[in-house]
Parts: sequence; structure tokens; C-alpha cells
Amino acid sequence: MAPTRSHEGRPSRLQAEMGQARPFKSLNQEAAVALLRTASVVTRAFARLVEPSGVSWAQYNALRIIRGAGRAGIPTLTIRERMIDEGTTITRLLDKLEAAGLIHRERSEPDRRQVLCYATDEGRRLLAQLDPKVDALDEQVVGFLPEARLDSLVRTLDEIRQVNAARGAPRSAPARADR
Amino acid sequence: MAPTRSHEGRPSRLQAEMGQARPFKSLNQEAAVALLRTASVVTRAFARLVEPSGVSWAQYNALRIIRGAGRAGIPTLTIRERMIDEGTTITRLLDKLEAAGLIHRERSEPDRRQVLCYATDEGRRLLAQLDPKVDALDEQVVGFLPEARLDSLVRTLDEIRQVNAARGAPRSAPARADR
DNA sequence: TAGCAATAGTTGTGATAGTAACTGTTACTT
DNA sequence: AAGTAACAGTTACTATCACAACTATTGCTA
Repeated sequence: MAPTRSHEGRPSRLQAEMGQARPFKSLNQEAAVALLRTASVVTRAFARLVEPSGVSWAQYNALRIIRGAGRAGIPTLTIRERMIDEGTTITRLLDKLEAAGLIHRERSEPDRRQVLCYATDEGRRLLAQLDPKVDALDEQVVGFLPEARLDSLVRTLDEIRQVNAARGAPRSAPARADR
Repeated sequence: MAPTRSHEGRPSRLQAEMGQARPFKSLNQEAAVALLRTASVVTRAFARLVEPSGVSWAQYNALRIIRGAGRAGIPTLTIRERMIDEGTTITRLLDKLEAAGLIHRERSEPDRRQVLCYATDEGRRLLAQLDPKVDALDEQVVGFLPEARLDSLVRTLDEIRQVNAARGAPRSAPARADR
């Protein structure tokens, strides 16, 4: 294992924010905590944005994915793979969306194991209403950063996921070649 | 509202990963999604690490915060403020920790409204056992990044939280049209 | 010093997440 | 073909989360 970096003499903002007495043990630790805490704050902001429309953040994400699939529809488990949080509760989440009239489901014909999901007009209307607000929040959350730093952030996050892809994935198949 | 950046010509890794057909609408959107998805992956990795020891990820974080307070103890709501996810279920989370013998609670003497929490020897033993594993995972998750990029990442995340800090307002009333 | 607001935490209720066991369908193997 | 494995999704069970209403204690203030 690589040696932990020394990480001396920086008066960490996160430390002040969380009222902690001691500096982080390592820069690695600070980065990991910063990542998780930032995501928590940002998730809450998005959740608060969409919930007044009667859908949870997870439901909103599923609905967007379903809309993205267009007229071809999309199988249940494919939705789960594409969700930001790969939760296990996809069936019941879709039950709620269907009960709310935002999506429609039917068994696939060639392969009757699959259940294909489609966005209803009402679902599309809801998304159309939320789209500009979500775009605005994207802008507000990260839009203040200069493009070079945003690019750097995205690349760094991509690498972090890549490194941890084999480890964190519960059922996602794509981790076969390595490991 | 500031104009959305053009964001052309980059074949986004995240896009491939989530099997999406179209590029992200904006670099802002890609960054926001990358942030949340990365945090989701990393959270799962940490959760899987600590759960075999019988504590949830949230419980582990609370326990670490309580240990950090030392012999002075720490009031219930202060723990909540310092948690990575500022959940609302702090009381029952502490109930579990206490039932497991990992912490001890008692009413504060000067101010009898407060309930102070202390880590028990057993709690400290559990943390001592997990500490090296968590350090190793910190290292594994972000340690491959050169220090300059880690620094940049931390600073960027700090700024994102700072910009979105004021938005901790209570949820607006859910105007459920359906159901 | 009585009354009222603010603080600290708890509890009730309903929604959601996670694991594992289960059903139905298709593909593979002999 | 028959049998079995793999796949797609669902359901049962339990745990956890979010919001709101509640109790107890302290501080303010007129």
C-alpha cells in the first residue's frame, strides 16, 4: 500500500464546517469525506426541487431515464443500472410512478420475461415542467466553476468511479474482464 | 441565469457507463451527475466495509464523531450536525448504538435538556478494529490521484458546498397532485 | 415572577431502501 | 425433448429515513 501523504498545515474548510477538533488524518480522508458530504448537500437540493411535484428524487431519475428510452421502451433492470443510485427497489418505485399515471408498463413480446416501461404524456408533461428548474439548479450548483475546473472535476470523478467500479457494484454485470 | 456552456465533442465516460444514448445536455449536468453517482459508488464501498462489523455506515459515522468528542461527551444534535448525511433519525440511530453497547448516554447536568453521548470501551474497540480498514479504503478510493489533483478536488468540493450551504431550508410542502 | 418563546430531544406515522427468497420465462446441454 | 441453469422481475421481511407533532427544560421579558 502506498504511504499516506503527510497533509500538514492546511486549515481545512470542511473541518471548520463540521466542527471537528482535529485536522483530518490524511488528505485522502479529507477528500473522501468532502466527496460524500458534498454529494449529500447537493442531493438534498435536488430532492427539495422535485418533491413539490409529487415525485421523489429517485422517482424523478427513473422517469427521466424512461423518457430517454423513447418509444422503444426500456426494461426494468436496465433502468436500475442507469440510475444515479443503483437501488434495489426498482419494482416498487415503478409501481408508484405507474400508479401516479406517469409511466406505463407491459410485458415485452419476443422475450416475455422483460417488462418494458414507457413514459406517458402526463409523465412527459411533468418532466417538461421540471427540466428548466433542474437545469437551473445544475447551473447554480456547479456553474460558477470555470470550465477548466469543471472538466478537471469530471475527469477526477470518472477516475474514482473507474477505480472502484469492480468493488462497489452489487449486481452490475460489466465487471467481468478484470478482477 | 448564466448561459449554459456549449459542451461539444467530448465522448463522456459517464455516458457510456450509464448506457445513455445522448450526450449530457451541459457540462454542468454531467458534473452534477458525476458527483452524485461517484458518491453513491463510494458510499456503497464504505458501507460494505463496515457492515460486517454489525454497524451501518451512518452508525459508524456517528460512533466516530462520538469518539472524537472524548471524555467531554457530545450532545445528540451536535452529532447530527457533524454527520456526513445530516439525517433526521439521530435519536433512533443512537438507540441502536446504545443497545449494541457501543455508546452510553446520560442527561447533561448544567442543562438538563441535553443528552450527552460517550463511546464505551467496546465502541472504541470496534472503531480501533475498523480504523485501519477505513484508512486503507480512503487510500484505495482516492489515493491513486496525485496530490495536486486531490487538493484541487477538495477545494472544488468545498466551494460547491459553500455555494449551496444557504439552501438548507425546510422542504416546501409537497403539493401532491395525484394519489 | 408568570407567561411565552426558544432549545433539545423524542416519538408516531408513512414512505423508502436492502437482502434474500420466490415465480415465470428463456437458453443451454445432453 | 427433458432437465437444468440463467435471466427478469416481484414480493416478503426488516431496517432506516423524513416530516411533523409532542414533552421537557431553559431563557427572556414585561
